[in-house]
Amino acid sequence: MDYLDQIIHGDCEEVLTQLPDNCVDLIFTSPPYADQRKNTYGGIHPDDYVDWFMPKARQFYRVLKSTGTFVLNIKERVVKGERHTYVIELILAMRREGWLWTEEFMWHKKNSYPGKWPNRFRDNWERLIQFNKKRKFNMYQESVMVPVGDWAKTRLANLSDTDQIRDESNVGSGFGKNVSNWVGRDLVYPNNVLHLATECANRNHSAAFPTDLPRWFIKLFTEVGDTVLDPFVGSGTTALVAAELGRHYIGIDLMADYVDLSRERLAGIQIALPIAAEPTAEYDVCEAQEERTE
Amino acid sequence: MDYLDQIIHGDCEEVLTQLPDNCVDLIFTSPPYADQRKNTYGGIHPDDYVDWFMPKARQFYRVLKSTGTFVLNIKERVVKGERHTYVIELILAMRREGWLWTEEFMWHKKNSYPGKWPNRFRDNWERLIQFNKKRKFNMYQESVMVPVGDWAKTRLANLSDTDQIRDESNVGSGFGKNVSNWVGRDLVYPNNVLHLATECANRNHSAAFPTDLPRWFIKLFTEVGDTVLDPFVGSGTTALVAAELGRHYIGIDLMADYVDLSRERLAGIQIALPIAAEPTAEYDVCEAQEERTE
DNA sequence: GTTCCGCATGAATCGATAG
DNA sequence: ACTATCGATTCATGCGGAA
Repeated sequence: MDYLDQIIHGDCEEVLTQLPDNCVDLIFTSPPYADQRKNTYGGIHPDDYVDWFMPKARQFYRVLKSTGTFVLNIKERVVKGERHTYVIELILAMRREGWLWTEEFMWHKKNSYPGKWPNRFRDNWERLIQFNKKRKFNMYQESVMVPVGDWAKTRLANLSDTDQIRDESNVGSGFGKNVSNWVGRDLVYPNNVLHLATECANRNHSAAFPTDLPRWFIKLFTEVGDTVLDPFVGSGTTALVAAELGRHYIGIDLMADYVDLSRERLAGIQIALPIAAEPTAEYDVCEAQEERTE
Repeated sequence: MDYLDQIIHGDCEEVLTQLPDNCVDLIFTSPPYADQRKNTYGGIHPDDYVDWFMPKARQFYRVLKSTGTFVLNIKERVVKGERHTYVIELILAMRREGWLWTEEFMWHKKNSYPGKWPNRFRDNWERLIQFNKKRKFNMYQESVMVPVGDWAKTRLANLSDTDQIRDESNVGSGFGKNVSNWVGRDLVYPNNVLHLATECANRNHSAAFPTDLPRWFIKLFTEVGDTVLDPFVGSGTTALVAAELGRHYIGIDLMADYVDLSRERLAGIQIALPIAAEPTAEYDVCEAQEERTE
């Protein structure tokens, strides 16, 4: 399989035709935003964005396993004082072609660019749109668990009588609880809001995201030995993180400069295959907790 | 003007026909979400949601001033494992009828509903979609400025009500104290992500959103003496906050029980209204300062 | 008048079972 | 096959009363 663990130079729409069906477990990508990166991708006009994207999405659909997931990092730009609709139109177009719009995660960018405009504030969030081919897909929730909040320390220290048993009495929703179930539980499941700062060290890559962003989704949707595809790999962050986590990567980019940069960054990286089963389980945990307790 | 400062019982689509054109500065509302609140509003099927909403939106458009703003708090529910598309379809429908989709704010709900599912995490955010009639609209950014710095960050993360509500009981004394210490220094504009917890403790009613949510938008998009409309006023939170801030309110609800509750809650608050007679430019700034520096 | 601490609550969702 | 109902699961917060 000579496409595995490669950074490939070319248009992903064409490159991907060389790949077999159902060979990828996760597609994680941050495509060039509309009208951005004019000097690199030629600048896709917002009105043309869906038409530009969908032929590529068809290749994504073909190479993605039925248990796989496609995570799209994107945000609509402002055009003539309005948020442009190309992102939500893209969601509708994807659904028309069979994709399931499973979820929309929110990336809260803790440090955004400063600025002031008369009619809007700084934009501190981006979308991470999750698409799937089937309702049943692989999800490894335990790999991204975070420490329980500080409330638990005092709450669970002294349990009341009602805490010892399941408390059924509820208004409406039939929601019961048994607090004693939580005793000794250190980790809880996260939610669909990610608090990450944008990476300060700029690498000439205009769509740079922090390594924790692909890391979280790679751990959530793949296992060691799986394959991660980034069809707009840019400076190679997704591929780099995948390799570090013992996943195979496929990175594609149209710009030769980015391809060179990605290959350079990946040169020293050995894919950490099965040996490092749970290499950085603590990493995200600490990161998320730090934010939460502030 | 007998519609001002009233909680009106009825369907907003009909009630609003009684109001003149261009009489409202801000519409802030959280309509019943699709298939939610079945026991009160009957439950609108997700597939019918846009058709249900748009006739009401036409009345909103008519009564809103051209400099006014419409802020819609909403979130799509999950249907058959997918996020339903009624919210994004609503945005497209609104634009087809002349609304501008100016911005989408994020409400990060710090305490979300518990639960665990094999294919998704807990939902910790909702949309606050900003619509306008014109590119030029009233926005008073200084009224929601926040301090910068470490202590400010924790304060911003906890815009919570406890201190503010308790301070409001002492309205009149200590108003605007030490404000001059803070004006002009260490202030920064906020961004489009709001971190607020839902209010969930035992009151007689279920407040759908915390008071800080309407408070922030009322201060941002209106001045003292302006008029705020909530066509799905529910337990009256929007009207209550508007009155506290010296704005006129118009609250409408279909459910008689909610109307009674809203009127009850507003009965004790009407003392705050006379202040509205003397609007000052500094009012909002001072108030914002006081809340944060306490 | 503060601070501390217990606790009910919340725009939920899935899968299985029943009609 | 397709819809309706039901049980199971879960975590952080603000409020109110006590100290």
